[in-house]
Amino acid sequence: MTVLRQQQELGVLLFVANRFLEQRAYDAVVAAGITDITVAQARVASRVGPHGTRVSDLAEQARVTKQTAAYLVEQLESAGYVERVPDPTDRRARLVRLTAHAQPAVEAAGAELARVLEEWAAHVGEERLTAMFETLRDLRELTDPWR
Amino acid sequence: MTVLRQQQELGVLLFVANRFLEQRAYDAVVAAGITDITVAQARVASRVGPHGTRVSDLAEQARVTKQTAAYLVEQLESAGYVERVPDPTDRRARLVRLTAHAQPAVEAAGAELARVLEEWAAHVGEERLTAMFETLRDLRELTDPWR
DNA sequence: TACAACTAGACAGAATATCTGTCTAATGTG
DNA sequence: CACATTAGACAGATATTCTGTCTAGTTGTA
Repeated sequence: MTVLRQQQELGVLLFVANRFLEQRAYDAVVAAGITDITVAQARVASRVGPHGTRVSDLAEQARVTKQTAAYLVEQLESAGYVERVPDPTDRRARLVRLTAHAQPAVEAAGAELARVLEEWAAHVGEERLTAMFETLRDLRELTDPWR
Repeated sequence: MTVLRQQQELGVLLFVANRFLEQRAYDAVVAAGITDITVAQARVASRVGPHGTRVSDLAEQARVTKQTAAYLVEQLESAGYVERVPDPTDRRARLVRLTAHAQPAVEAAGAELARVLEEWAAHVGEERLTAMFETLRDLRELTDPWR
C-alpha cells in the first residue's frame, strides 16, 4: 500500500489511538474515586511538568488559548490539584505545579497507561510498537516545532 | 528503549501528531476561503461516509454524545454542507450526507493531508511511515472495538 | 401475533469549555 | 531610553458538550 492511499485514514487512526488512550487514563482516574476533574482539566493537568509549567506553555501544548488554559488551571487550583507559584526567573510569570493532592490521580493514570502499553505490545509485538514510537518521536520535529 | 519507558510520552506523541494533522487540514480549508465551519463541525463532517452516515455513528466515531453530534449536524445543515435523508433500511434513522457545497472543503482538506504525508515521508522515510500506519491499523482492533 | 427490550433521534435545560478583545506589568532589544 | 514583545489577568460573548426525557420504529422471542 502506498503512502498516498493511507491519507484517507491517517487522521482517523491517530485520532482513534489518541482518544482510546485518553479515555482509558481518564476512566482509571475516575475508577480510583477521583471524580472532580473534567476531561478538559485533566488534559491540561497532564502537561504540567515536574518543575512546574507556565500557563502559556500549557496553553500551547494543549492547543488552546492562554485564556482557556488559565480558566482550567483556576479550576484545578480551586480543587487543590495544582498551585501557582511565582517564577523566580521572570516576575511576570507564574509556575503551575501539581500538589500532593494530585498524586493519586497521576499514579492511577500512569498505571493505566502502562497497562494499555502492555496490551498493545501483546497485540502487535513489542518491536513494532517501539518502532512506531520512534517514528512518532522523529515526526515530532515537524509536528511540534517549538519543542 | 523499553516499552515501559515510552509510556510517559505515548499520549503526547499521538496527541501532537493528531493535532498537527487536524490543524493543517482545517487551516487549508480556511485558506481556501471557507470560513463558516468551526473545528468541531469539521470534526464531525470529516466522518461522513460516501453513502451517508447516521448521527449515532458520527457521534460514536467522534466520541461525543448523540445530542452533540446532532447539534453540530444541524449547524452543518443550515450552512448547506450536509443534508439529511431518510434511511431506507430503517425508518427511525436518517442518513447525513455531504452536499456538493461541501466538495471544495473536502478537496482542500484532502490535498493538504496528502501534502503533510509527503513531508512526513520525506522526514522519516516512506517505509517507516508505512510501518507506522500498519501498526496503527492493527491496533485499531483494540482502540476502535466496534469497527 | 404480542410484547418486552432495544435503538435512532428529537427536545429541553444546564453546565463547560472556548474564543476575541483589552489591559497591566515585566522583559528584552535596538 | 523608547519600542516591541511576552505573561497573564479581566470582561464579555459564543460554542460545545452533557444529562435527562420523550416518541417512533425495530428486533428478538415466547
